[in-house]
Amino acid sequence: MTGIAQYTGTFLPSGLAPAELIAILVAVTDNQPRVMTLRGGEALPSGPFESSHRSLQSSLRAWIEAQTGHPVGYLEQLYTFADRDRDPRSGDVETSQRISISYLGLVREQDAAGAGRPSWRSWYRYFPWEDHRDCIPEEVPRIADRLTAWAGADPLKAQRVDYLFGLNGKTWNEELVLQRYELMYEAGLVDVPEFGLPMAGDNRRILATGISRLRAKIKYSPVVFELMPESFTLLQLQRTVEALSGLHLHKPNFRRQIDQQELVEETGEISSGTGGRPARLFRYRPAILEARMLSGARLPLSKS
Amino acid sequence: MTGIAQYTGTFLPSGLAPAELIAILVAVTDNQPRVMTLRGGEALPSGPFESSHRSLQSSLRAWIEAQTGHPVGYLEQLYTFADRDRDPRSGDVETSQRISISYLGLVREQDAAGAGRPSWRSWYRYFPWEDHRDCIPEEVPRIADRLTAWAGADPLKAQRVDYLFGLNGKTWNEELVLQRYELMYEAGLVDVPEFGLPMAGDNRRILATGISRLRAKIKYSPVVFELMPESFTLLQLQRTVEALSGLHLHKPNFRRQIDQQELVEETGEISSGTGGRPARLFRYRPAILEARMLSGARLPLSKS
DNA sequence: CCAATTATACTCGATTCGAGTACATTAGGG
DNA sequence: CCCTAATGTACTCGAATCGAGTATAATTGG
Repeated sequence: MTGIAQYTGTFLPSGLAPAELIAILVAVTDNQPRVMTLRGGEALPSGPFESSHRSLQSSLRAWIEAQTGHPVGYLEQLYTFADRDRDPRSGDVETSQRISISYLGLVREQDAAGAGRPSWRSWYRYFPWEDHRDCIPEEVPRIADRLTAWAGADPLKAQRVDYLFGLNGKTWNEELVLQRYELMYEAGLVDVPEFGLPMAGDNRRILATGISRLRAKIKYSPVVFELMPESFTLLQLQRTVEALSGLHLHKPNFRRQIDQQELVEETGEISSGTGGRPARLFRYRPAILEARMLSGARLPLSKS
Repeated sequence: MTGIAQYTGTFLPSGLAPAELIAILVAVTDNQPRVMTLRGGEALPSGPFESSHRSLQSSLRAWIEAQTGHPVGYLEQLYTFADRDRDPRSGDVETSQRISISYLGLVREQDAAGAGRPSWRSWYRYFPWEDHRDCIPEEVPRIADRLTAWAGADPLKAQRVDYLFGLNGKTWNEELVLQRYELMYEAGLVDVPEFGLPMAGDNRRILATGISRLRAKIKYSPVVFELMPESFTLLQLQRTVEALSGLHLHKPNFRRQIDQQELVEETGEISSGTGGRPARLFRYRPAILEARMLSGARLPLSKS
């Protein structure tokens, strides 16, 4: 090692790039994890980066709240892309590199989610193989077959297919949304119509990144409560976590974990039963937020 | 919610920003976690983002390898900053927003780390309160005192101090490097000379981000091996993990966890003992990489 | 009154994990 | 040669966690 890196105090013209923000806005309604989309469900909301704000975070927060009318409870930076060939379908002659900074935002359940709100779509329409709440979706074996054929005699590829899709004794890992999508991309399966809706450019890949991150996050951080109404029953909370993780949870274990972590407290009220015994209502304990945000809030999962 | 966000197909001039890459390059030598610095240890290596490469990742990788002469085993994007007032000390008249994309890179132990390599510095020189391997550093109680005074009668602040610095029965959490630094920043303690070396601009904060991320990562991912030589003893491996986490590890438990995860295999050779019984040499099992990268590789920690 | 549905409490066993103890093997000094 | 220091290696134990199953309580609707 002879050369020592020099700090370049000035910036070359090549250091100038158009910057764009992309938001993955998530809400859960009717036990479905929904994401805000534009252009007929083919694009994630995005816009140019305005330098009038103090930081990226506040810039995006203001923009989202202006557009949706809802406050964003939780906002987290995901990833910054700058690939030249990001949007192969785009008709733009412009081929210069664009910097795209993606964010994950959580907003509370939309009140009165009527039929006239087509912009929020269940993310399982884009990734139908990811919903394992009731059963293993029919897409999984069909994708697995085509992936196995694609892997051929390559043992490493075959092992990767097994691991990512829970084949041959491997267990399904719900966090690997992005890795599964990328494997399918390599095998040329992402544009097969029966394997989920398309999106413009790499928006579907960015969405997969967001789902992966959120599924990982809810296991050690109480971000779920950013998606819940003020008061809720424990089953509602469980259904929300199930919607996000795409897994079925063991009810007694879920309750045990929730109350031994002291994340919630009773409101004293009781839900108007939709059938069956009425449930107690709980609210999130904001006092404990700081501490729990820093430590971990594990969630109990279970198979099928 | 009346307004629906519009996708802006074009980019305003405000969407143009200078882009810069910042690298946190980490190596472990002499049981010290070291970071590559420039300008007398006051800056992290950085440079303008060149659009001649295919992606950010490959752009930065090429740049690092050209500068250091060492291949980068592991490279991960950390965070993208775009705050206007990033470098308050800078004499630049230029106040326009700059986008800084930070990366964490791991390089193998430098061979023959003589005295003539001043650019690699132990990160504990910047964060002396973070090294809990032998004992709790003397800085911790002194910082704690000043933070408690700063918190005053505010119970939330006091609780935060306790939690972050392991006071009043709370246990030290080694991952919260960034949160501790930010708390000290709020309390105006980061520029106290006895509390660590300074860095230009927010470089020290970025370094804290990288340490936090790496300390979290080694718990569930086998990235440590990117810092190890080809063959190593189990104690060497343990010392490296200890250097990074700043914690003392329980030897029997460490070995148990390592071999029951089947991350390593014996080379058959035996180390030339530096004293004491000679140890068997191991190498990382690259075949298992894919699988372990995806699942988790927990590490056993211990207190005091 | 009964069935269906939901809520809530409890038990059991496997696994993990922190912590401690014991023993083995080498180098080096008296 | 023996003793000590330093390192390597193998066990054990108990607490905590966690997946899974079972049982019981309360309510609605026929």
